[in-house]
Amino acid sequence: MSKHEIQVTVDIVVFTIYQHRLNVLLIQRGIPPFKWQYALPGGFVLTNETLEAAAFRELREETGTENVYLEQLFTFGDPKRDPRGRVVTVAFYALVPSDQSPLLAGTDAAAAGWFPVDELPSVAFDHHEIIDYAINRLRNKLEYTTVGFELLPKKFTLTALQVLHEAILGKALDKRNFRRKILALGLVKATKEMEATGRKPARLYSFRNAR
Amino acid sequence: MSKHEIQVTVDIVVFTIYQHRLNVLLIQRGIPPFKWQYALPGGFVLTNETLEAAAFRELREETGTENVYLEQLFTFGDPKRDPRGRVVTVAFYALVPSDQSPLLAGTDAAAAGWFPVDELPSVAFDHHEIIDYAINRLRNKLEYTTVGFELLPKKFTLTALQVLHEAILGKALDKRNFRRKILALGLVKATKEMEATGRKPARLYSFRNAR
DNA sequence: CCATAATAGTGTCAGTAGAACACTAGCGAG
DNA sequence: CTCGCTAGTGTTCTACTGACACTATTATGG
Repeated sequence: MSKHEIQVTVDIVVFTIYQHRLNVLLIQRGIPPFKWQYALPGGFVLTNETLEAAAFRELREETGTENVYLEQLFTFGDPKRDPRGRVVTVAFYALVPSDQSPLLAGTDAAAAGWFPVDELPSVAFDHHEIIDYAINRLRNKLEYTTVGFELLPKKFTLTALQVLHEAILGKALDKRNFRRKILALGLVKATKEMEATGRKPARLYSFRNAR
Repeated sequence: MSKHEIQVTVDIVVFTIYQHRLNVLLIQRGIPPFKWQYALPGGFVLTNETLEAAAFRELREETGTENVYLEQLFTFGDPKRDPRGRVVTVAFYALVPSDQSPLLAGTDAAAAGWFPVDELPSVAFDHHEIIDYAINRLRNKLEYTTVGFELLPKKFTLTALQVLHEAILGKALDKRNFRRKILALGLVKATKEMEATGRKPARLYSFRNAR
C-alpha cells in the first residue's frame, strides 16, 4: 500500500472584471514541466497549514493579492494529471474587486497577466478543466448568492453591477428587470454620492452586509 | 518545505431512504484512534487510482455496495483533523436505492449500520462536519437536479417519491402540488404496472433517462 | 355482502416572480 | 443651445408556487 507518495497542491482561479469582461489570472511557468506555458497560480500545501491558508499564501506570494473572496471548488486527482508524479490538487477560486485587479506586483511569478475567459491561451496540466469548472460554479452562484458584489469596489453603480452580471453570464440583461430585481433583494443601499465620470452622473450604491 | 508528509484519503457519506427517513451508513472502527466509535467508510487513496476509483473501491470493500451514484463533495484538510498526522480527505457522497440498502455484507467493517440523520451517534474525526455538508448538498441538489431518483428502485410510486423528498428536506409537502410539479418536469413516465401492497393500488412510474 | 380503514388520485384560485418592451431626464462637450 | 451619451423609470402578460378538501378504489373483517 503506497500511501505516502501523493503530493497535495492548491491551485487558484483568480477572477476579476476588466474592461467589462470576466478575466482569469495566469502565470507563465519558469520551470519544467510545461516551461513557458501559462498556468494557474498555486503550489504545495505545507504540513501545518489548512488548505485555505495555503491558497491565500500562494495568492500573496505569486500575485500580491490579499483579502479576497476565496472558495474551495473541487479536487482534481487523476493519476496522470502531472507528469512529475502523483499530485492531487485542491482547486479554489478567488474574486478580486475590479478596482484592485491590475496590481500585479508578483514575487514568484516571472510573468503574469489577465486573460478574458473567452480568449484563454493554452494552459499547463489540466488547468483548462479547472478554469471551466470555476466559471460554471461562478455562474451558478451568481444566481442565488451575493458573490457578484465581491468583484466590485465598495461603492458602485447599478450599471456596473449589471455589466458584471452580463460578463459572467455571457449574455445581455434587460436594464429595468435587472434593477427591479436587485433592488427587490434589498442587499444594496443607495448612497448620497454620484459617480464623477460619464455624461449623466449615476448614483453609487453600496452592499449592505459586511465584506 | 515538508511537501511529502501529507496523506490523502477518501470518505464517503452513503445515503439511503429507510423507513421513510434519510439514513447514513456508519462503520464502527476496530482500531485506534477513535476505536469503537462510528465513522464514515473510507480509506487511503492508492497512487495509481483516481479519487473516484478510490471511493468506489472503499465502498465495495467496506460495505459491499456497487453501482451507486457517487459525487465529490468537498476536501477537508485541517492539519489537526486526524491525531495520527496530516491527512487530507476528499469527501464524497453516495446514494443507494431503497430496495438495495439493507445489504450490508461488509468485509472490512467489524460492524456497520444505517442511522437516521437526525439520530446520529457521535462520530470519529471531523466526520460530523462532513455529514452535515453532505446533507446540505443533497438538499440543494434535490431542488434543481434529478438526484432524488437515485434513491429509488427503478419503478416507484409518486407517493414514494414524495416521501423521499420529505425525508431529505425534513418537511411535509402538499400532495397535489408535488405531483403537478413532478409531472410537469416530464422526467417521469407512467408504467402499466400497479404496486401490489397497500389498500388502493398505486401506479408505478419510471425515470425517463438512463441510470 | 356490507362497513370500515387506508391510501390513491384529482382542480381551482390567488399571489408572486420573471420576461418583454420604449421613452424621458440630466449632464458635458462643442 | 444642440448633440451625444448614459441614467433612470412602469406596465402587461405569462408561468410558477402555495393553499386548500373531497371522491375513488382496494383489502379486510365482521
